[in-house]
Amino acid sequence: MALRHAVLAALLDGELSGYQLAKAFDVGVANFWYAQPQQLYAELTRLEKEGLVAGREVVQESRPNKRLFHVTDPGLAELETFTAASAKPAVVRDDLLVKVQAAERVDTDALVAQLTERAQVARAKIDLFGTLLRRLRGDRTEEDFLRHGDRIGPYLTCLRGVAFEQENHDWCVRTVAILEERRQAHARH
Amino acid sequence: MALRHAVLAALLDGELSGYQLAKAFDVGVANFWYAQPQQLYAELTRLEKEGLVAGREVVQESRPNKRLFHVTDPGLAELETFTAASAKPAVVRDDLLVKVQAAERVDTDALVAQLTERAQVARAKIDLFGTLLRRLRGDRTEEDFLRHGDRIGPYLTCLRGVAFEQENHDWCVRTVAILEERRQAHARH
DNA sequence: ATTGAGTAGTCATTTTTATGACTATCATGG
DNA sequence: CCATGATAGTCATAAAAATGACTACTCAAT
Repeated sequence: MALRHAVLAALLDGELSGYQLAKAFDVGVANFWYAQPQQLYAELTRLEKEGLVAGREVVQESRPNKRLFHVTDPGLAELETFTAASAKPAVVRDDLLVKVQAAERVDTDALVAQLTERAQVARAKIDLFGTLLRRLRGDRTEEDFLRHGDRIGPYLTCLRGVAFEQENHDWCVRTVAILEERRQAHARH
Repeated sequence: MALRHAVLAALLDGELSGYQLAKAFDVGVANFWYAQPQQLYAELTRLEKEGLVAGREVVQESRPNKRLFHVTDPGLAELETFTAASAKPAVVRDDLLVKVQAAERVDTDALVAQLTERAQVARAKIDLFGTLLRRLRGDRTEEDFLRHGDRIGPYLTCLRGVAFEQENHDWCVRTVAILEERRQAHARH
């Protein structure tokens, strides 16, 4: 039951509708939590029922009405309790790594293709997070922002996102190089 | 349904009992997949029923008998199919990052404590993986092993584990430093 | 005039994962 | 002699997450 805390944390930076929240989970939040829109809508409903978030209807011209949610005081208290509890180690689950574990017992072409694709995705994410970081810190330097800015949480998680994707990218590229080299060495026999 | 593939990939390096598999999922495999022993036993049962793995009873003196499992040809084919299918992006889910996202709206002490603990865990894992890597490559250099070794899959995933934990560690340490500095700056007012 | 994309959201069901509670045996330390 | 921890598992159930199939409205392009 930690999706709820991810939602609460995401809502700290301003009111969001379920739809906007889903967008957020597609970009920045995806750094540390992944969820489908349906899950988010369901979770928002539960959170509202428990009084941890509150929503207000916003009537819109020219597009469907929406409900904007914000975290309530009990919601903040819940986040506080959650933070105080010890974090269970992060679960890592990556199909691609499973495939690499089986490297050379399975088709190398498919593996190389997927590693290449993953490297590209990582690169795209690095760019995306870079843009996000610039937007978050405005015209300040990173150092200045981290010292005196007021909402550094999202910036910090985004920094980790960049580092993670950079590492991911480099590893994919290196792994492809190794597999290709071995393939060529093998072909010479 | 990818736990099954993680199990198959883990069994490529030799016969394992459910118990040994659980141990493997606690160390090396934990790099890219996490599962409870109970899940593994259940999955092995299913895999055996479908003929993707086969087990043989090993009668032991002085301790309970065990069943050693190995991947069958249909199992290898299944892994092949799995590898050919495009990998869905890895799901990331980390409680600690959720907490950092909420940084400064929640108790900083608790956050710093958990980041510090996480950094220590990361350091321990780096050491563990280092040992594992040395064991895998034997007396060869890394370069030599990656070029000519025969089972490089586990080595490659382990390399990523090291890089990941290193990045994790560094980020935790930096984040702690930033939070501490801000706290001191705040205290001076 | 219709199709496709974007906004905004709901419902029901299945699949996967996680948890708690168990059964055994053997070896070791105190 | 008893407790603890390692080995080697099983069963049932609860919780979480993923999936598929929907409803509506608007705008822009074909």
